[in-house]
Amino acid sequence: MEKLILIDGNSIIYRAFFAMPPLTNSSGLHTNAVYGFTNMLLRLIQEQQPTHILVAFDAGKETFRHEGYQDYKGGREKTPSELSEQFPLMRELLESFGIAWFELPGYEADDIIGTISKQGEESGREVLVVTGDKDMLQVVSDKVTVALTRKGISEVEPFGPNEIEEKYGLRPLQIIDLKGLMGDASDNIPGVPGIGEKTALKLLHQFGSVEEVLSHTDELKGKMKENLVNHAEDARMSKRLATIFREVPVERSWDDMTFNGLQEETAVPTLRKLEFKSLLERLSFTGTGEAGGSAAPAEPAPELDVTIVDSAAMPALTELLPEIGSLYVEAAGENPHHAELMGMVLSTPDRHFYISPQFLKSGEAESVVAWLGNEKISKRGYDLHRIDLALHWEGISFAGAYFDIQLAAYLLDPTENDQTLSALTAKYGISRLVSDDEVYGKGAKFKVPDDATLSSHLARKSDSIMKIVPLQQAELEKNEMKSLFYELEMPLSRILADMEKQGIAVNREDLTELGKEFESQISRLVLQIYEIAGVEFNLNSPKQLGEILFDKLGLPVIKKTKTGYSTDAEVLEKLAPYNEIVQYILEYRQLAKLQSTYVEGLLKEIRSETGKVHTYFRQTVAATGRLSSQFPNLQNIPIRMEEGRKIRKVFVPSEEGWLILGADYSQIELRVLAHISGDEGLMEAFQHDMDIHTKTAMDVFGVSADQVDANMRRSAKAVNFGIVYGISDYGLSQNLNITRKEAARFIDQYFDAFQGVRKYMDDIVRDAKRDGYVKTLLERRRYLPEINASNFNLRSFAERTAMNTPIQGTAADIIKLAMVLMDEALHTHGLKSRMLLQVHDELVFEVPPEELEAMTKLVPETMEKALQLSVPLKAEVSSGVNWYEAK
DNA sequence: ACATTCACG
DNA sequence: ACGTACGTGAATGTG
Repeated sequence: MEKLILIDGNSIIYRAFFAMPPLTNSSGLHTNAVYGFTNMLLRLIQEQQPTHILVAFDAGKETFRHEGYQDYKGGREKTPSELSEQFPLMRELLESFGIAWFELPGYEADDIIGTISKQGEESGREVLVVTGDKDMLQVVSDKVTVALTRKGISEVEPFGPNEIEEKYGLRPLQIIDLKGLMGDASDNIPGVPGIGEKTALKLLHQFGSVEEVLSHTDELKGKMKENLVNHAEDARMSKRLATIFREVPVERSWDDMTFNGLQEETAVPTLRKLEFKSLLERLSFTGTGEAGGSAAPAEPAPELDVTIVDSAAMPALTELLPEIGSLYVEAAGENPHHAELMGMVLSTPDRHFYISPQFLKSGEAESVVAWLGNEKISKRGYDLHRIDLALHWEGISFAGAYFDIQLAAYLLDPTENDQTLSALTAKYGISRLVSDDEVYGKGAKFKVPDDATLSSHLARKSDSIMKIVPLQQAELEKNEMKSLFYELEMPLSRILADMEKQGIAVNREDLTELGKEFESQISRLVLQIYEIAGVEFNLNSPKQLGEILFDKLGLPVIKKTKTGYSTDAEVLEKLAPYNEIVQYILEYRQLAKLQSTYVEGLLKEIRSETGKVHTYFRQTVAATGRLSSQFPNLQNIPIRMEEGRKIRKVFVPSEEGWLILGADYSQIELRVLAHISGDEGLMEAFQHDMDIHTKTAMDVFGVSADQVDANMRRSAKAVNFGIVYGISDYGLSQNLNITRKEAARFIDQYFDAFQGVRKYMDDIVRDAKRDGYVKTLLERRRYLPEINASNFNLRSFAERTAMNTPIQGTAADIIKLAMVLMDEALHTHGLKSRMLLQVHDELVFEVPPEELEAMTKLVPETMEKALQLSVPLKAEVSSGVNWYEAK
């Protein structure tokens, strides 16, 4: 028996919105109405087992009803933006569920439903209409049932002809007459004054219809009679307005509405994106494609064929090595340079081979070791960069990285912070993994499970990788990111691993010596501070420091934090004139930072075997496409202040007589901006290699080059920074310590001078609002779900991000390209020089003296030709015996 | 686990 | 009126 469910989308989503508490996902997107709707939808599907479903929506503001009555639905509150932003989500979710939806300009959802329910009825099918609107009761018949929401939307009450008779004593069509008499405030249908539900029902029981009532007014008396006579036309019009139009030209065939059960592959990622975790759990897809609403646990995924490799199994594995489709290597620990190898699985589509670390290193697995190190063999895996490093320190080389699903996931959505394999299996609707915590235990309880448990867990992971690869390939293709992935990011991951393995030498003695100097200055400052304060306290505690400064010494409070007084450098600078203690605290802070982070922190990271620090460049964290650096972070070594800059002296070449060479892009972000905005003035400035801040000052202040003083240049520089960051008057005013008005004037003048930039900023924000994401020149994407938020802060933040990301991200693209080219150039020229570090717009090398001349030419040349822009790229190079001298 | 502060581009 | 400049990681204190 076929059964159709027709849902009034607008009615339900409105009710859901007001019935549910506010609910947002982690990125601030409102989801409460969609959640309520989905909840109800799943319940309906489960209880009703429909064969067909259609959700109807209102389209546009004007309907045919307005032609006769302009005030129809007048006086309604505007739909809150927290709700309107959920309509696109709702449609996306329906599509991912495999549920049809329909809207038609000029008609309301009511009319669409009226039409389709009539068609269903005429062809002898059973129809259930779900809505919150009582008007709909007029379509009830033997075949058509209307379910009205009750108490919000958590329950529905079905109405057939009998239920309507019971509740109102009316036939379904008389519901229209009821509305004609009593009206409907929410739709601005007037009805007849003084007649409410009770009176209307009494009249209809007596006369049967609006027309009959009106022609028997002589049998009535008093105020009611007067109103009916005076408002007869209102009654007739109200009846017309309340009549559902059942002849809408719906171009939807019965088959279009077929519902074949939830489409797991598409539904799961959408639910995931909306962060409907409870619904995902409730569904716990069993692979049957049905919404099994019960809390039944997911069926265990089918057992995999796992072989625990020993000497006896080696021949079989060696035989199958050419058919390996994926590998997974488990290495415990945050720092991949110190990760403990736990096990490895190599998989073909139907067999999985678990290799223990002991066996891998035993010498019996030499074919596997050779396979791992063979760069001609393509490997598909998860976080291959990390695997490369972990294996490296076990003396095993890894090459041939072809497809890293973590890296692909990063390109597909760089802001997703859950990049675990579990999250990816969930996103792609692949059978769920047992959680690592369950297998290994958490924190202190961490232990290695038995071989059987471990091997099947890792096999499941490797198997998931094999299934995810083709799905991501399709997505990369769709997003035009294949070249970004295969030609830039994948090659770069190998280059980064090489740089990290190489490491950079640190002179431990000099660093220790520097630490002693800092130490003596620190202890001197601490004594002075305690003396002035009159007590000893923990200087490192902002809370205690705040009590001393503001409570004890009574200094003025400049700024507060969530938890109390702010004592950051900006505040302290302002307090300095009040009390000399403040200056000492500033100096203490500076030195303490250098000591703890850069002296002690760096010393801890020196590997005793190599005398080097081996950072780990993370390629999948920064939302803009930049790299980040960890263990230690070598991208934030001090340079701005001389005391800190000295730290750079301890970074030295690893071989006698070699040199450190650094090359950095000059104004890369503003050059990128000149290119993507096409601003004439900016482009010309770079074509003539002008001092960009001076040029900006000239244009903003309308003066000639020799009239630009230091202060004007400083302001112009701040404006340029602001432009790159996605300017706001407030931000600029903070930076320049001027009023918001003055800052706004600067910005205005800037945009008048650089109108191409103004247009870029307007366009990029508009595009972001339309597309939901922004792109870099190399098609790197960043989604901005908050770009249409009604919350000013969230929206503004997203708008600034829309302006900044293409700039910062394209600059990141460019230096990554340069790294790939540089790596290639070093090989083809047979140079011994080594690339060691990347610091966003700078590359650091160590070079043997005989290559210094060649490298001084090659490096900037390579960086400058990395990408052809409409303005030249410029890289500046310098070298010295340590990083400090390479300035 | 979270907040504050500060180092870099 | 709204109240933040964009992107990171490390050290430290506190709940």
